[in-house]
Amino acid sequence: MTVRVRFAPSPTGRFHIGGARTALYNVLFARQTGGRFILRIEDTDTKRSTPEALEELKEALRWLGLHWDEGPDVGGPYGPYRQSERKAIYQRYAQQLLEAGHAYRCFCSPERLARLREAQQKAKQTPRYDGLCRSLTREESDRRAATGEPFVIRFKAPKDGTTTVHDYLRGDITVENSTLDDFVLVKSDGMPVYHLAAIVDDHEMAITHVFRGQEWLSTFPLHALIIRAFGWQEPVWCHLSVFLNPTGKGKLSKRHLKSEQEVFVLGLRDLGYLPEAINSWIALMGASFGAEEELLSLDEMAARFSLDRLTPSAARVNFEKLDDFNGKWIRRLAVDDLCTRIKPFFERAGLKVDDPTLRRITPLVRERIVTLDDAVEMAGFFFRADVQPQPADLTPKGLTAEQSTQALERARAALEALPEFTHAAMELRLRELAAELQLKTGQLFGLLRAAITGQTVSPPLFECLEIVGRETTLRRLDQALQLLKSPAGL
RNA sequence: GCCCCCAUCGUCUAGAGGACCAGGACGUGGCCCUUUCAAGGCCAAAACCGGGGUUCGAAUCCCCGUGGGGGCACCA
Repeated sequence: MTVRVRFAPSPTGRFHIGGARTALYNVLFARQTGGRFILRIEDTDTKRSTPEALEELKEALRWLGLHWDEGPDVGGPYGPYRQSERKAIYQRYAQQLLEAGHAYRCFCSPERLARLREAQQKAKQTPRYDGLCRSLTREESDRRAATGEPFVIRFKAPKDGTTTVHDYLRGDITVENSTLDDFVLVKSDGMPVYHLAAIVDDHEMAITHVFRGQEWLSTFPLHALIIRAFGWQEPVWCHLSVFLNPTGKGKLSKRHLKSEQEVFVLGLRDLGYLPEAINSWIALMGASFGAEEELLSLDEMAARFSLDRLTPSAARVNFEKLDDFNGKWIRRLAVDDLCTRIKPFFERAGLKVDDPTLRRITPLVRERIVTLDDAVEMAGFFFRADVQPQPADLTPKGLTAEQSTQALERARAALEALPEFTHAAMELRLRELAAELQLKTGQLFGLLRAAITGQTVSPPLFECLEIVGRETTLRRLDQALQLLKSPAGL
């Protein structure tokens, strides 16, 4: 039997890393087993589902390289893959449950239900449907439905005994049936609720393994009961642990983060993170791959993925590790590849990028950036006409303004006179100059760095100068000297 | 409040009764390298939640406690 797995998100908000990890594990398992990965859109909540969310979801999945074999846009033999287009299918199955006595119509108004819930909470009881309509006769139920009275369809959960379900990661889980509720299966607008839709679709789409979040653990027995009521075979269930906030307090939410973009896949992309880094990072929170190396490609992870290496406990997200992974992935990138990835960040910052220069600076920044975005701060000066050094950086500690001026003037002359404007030649000459001026190399070079890059931190100075070119270098030195002469005026 | 799940360094994890005075990674500290910042190399500190069992032997199995998490909608 070929493996068929599915990722079934609800397009109700921005796509976050928790969802990405669930999708990733599905993909890895499918790839490893030669199975199929299905994307199914759970948009039965017409109030909350939005087209924008769906687009973001698909874009994020594609960006991560998590391509689906069946689903929206690509189709497949079990479509449609959007639940909103499958209403008739669910109604047919709901009818089947109704006729078999596994479900019943409930005519209780939302108001009555709200009052009921309130009273139960006040009495410190678990809010649950009290079963009023459960005892309605078939005739009365049919009659009231025929008059057009609105109703929902509820599952008739067993009252006595226990129900045992099996989760691959946790083993058997047994609950007292007395704690079960008569869940709504079909809403009064005829739309199914997750509990019905997901179970029907997993069956209809021949899903063999379900990887889903542990938030479904509490309704897991109900899902198994529905499957059993139909007499279907159960898939293998893996309830994945949740992501917790870095503080460990509660489920991951944007509120506890430096930037709320950090929870969203596309947010991370815009922050300058690589899909490779995100994949290898989220994969490791909730599973292990038994490899010496932690930075694994999708293919490597697929080869090593195992249900037995999934962890059932919740994981706090660790953004420091993401940074580490991202830096390491960046350093693995070929120069050309990195160029194309960095370029948009320069452009987004309003800089005009010329490709030959970009090609030359990329190896320099590659060693020292954590996110792609860092390249702008590190190397933006290459693409600006002029720079604005801080006056304080031109008169560093231990040097008077006169000394700084003298040093820059001598350096300028030396650079102008250099036969070859190469970094090797510059370094040789300027080291001599530092000795002549009785300055530490750090002092002289720091001064030049400030004057020419406008920064105190930059890629190696002489490589920078070589790329900036003699003309611009001399001009910026002149501007720095100007600044030294009249710091107040500027 | 009720139900369910989970529990190894600060964090993610390895560990499936003896191979563990518990291994790796991130982070932290130190050293080296060094024109800045990084990168890189080396080193260090750092954990089996508590209590009972079972067993010759438990991080590993069982029970209780504690802690953490998830859920309790005509949302998914």
